[in-house]
Amino acid sequence: MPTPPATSDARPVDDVFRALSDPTRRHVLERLCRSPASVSELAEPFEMALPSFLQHLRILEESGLVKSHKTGRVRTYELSPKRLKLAEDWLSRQRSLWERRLDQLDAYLLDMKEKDK
Amino acid sequence: MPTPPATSDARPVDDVFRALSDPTRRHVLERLCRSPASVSELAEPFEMALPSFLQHLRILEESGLVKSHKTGRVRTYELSPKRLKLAEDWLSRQRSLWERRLDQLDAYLLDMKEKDK
DNA sequence: CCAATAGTTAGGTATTGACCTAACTATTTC
DNA sequence: GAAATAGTTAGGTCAATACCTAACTATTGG
Repeated sequence: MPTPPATSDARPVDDVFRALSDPTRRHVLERLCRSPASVSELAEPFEMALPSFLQHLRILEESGLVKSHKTGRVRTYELSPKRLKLAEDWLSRQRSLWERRLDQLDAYLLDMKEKDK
Repeated sequence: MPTPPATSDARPVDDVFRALSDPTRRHVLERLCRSPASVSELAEPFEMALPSFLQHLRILEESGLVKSHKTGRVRTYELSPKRLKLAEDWLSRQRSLWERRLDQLDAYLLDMKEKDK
């Protein structure tokens, strides 16, 4: 019986990558690098209707990439660092494995060439 | 007129993050770090029906993260490095910005505390 | 040459994603 | 306290995803 590859806890990683897969959401994150901001400040550059935009904010918050708190009638969003690290770690781990793999390939191809002589 | 934030060429980045947002696809990538592999080798650990699995391979290939070639009746997949770099670059750029931002925040909070005395 | 193997295509279903409009609630501000 | 402001909720559309089964097309090994 083939073990369905022990998906450890893929859910958070899934969520982060999904959150990052949309340009609107990436723009929001880029904006939040400058400073925290309210919903309407964040929404202002986009042509989208507010409720649609809110959905994006919700996805970002559920992914753990940002957090928000409301004071009075204003809700303020800011970056939350822990989760980005998850994605970054996965990626950089992969990258180094990939590079090793590709180096092996290079070596192999070189070896082949060598033997052709 | 609010400029809809110059989405430069977000499409490839979108595609890479979307490709990465599924655990099955990430597992395939992890597997391909070891060596290139055929469709059925890749599919073997998953309980999924083949056609469903093929769909994942298609998405991976469209994202540019892998490439494939067919010899005889066997199609072999292998990693393709350029595109992963896209995602990694975006992430690490963000991370350093986030960290700078969070440092500023720290400084600000410290400053506040200072003034409280 | 025919049976097994490797992958592909066609087509169907159920869920989720990305958007919208309309109508609402909670907080200021005058 | 009435009007403006900031955000929220409800509900609807359309396309894309993630799965499935069934039937098909190479290729290859005996």
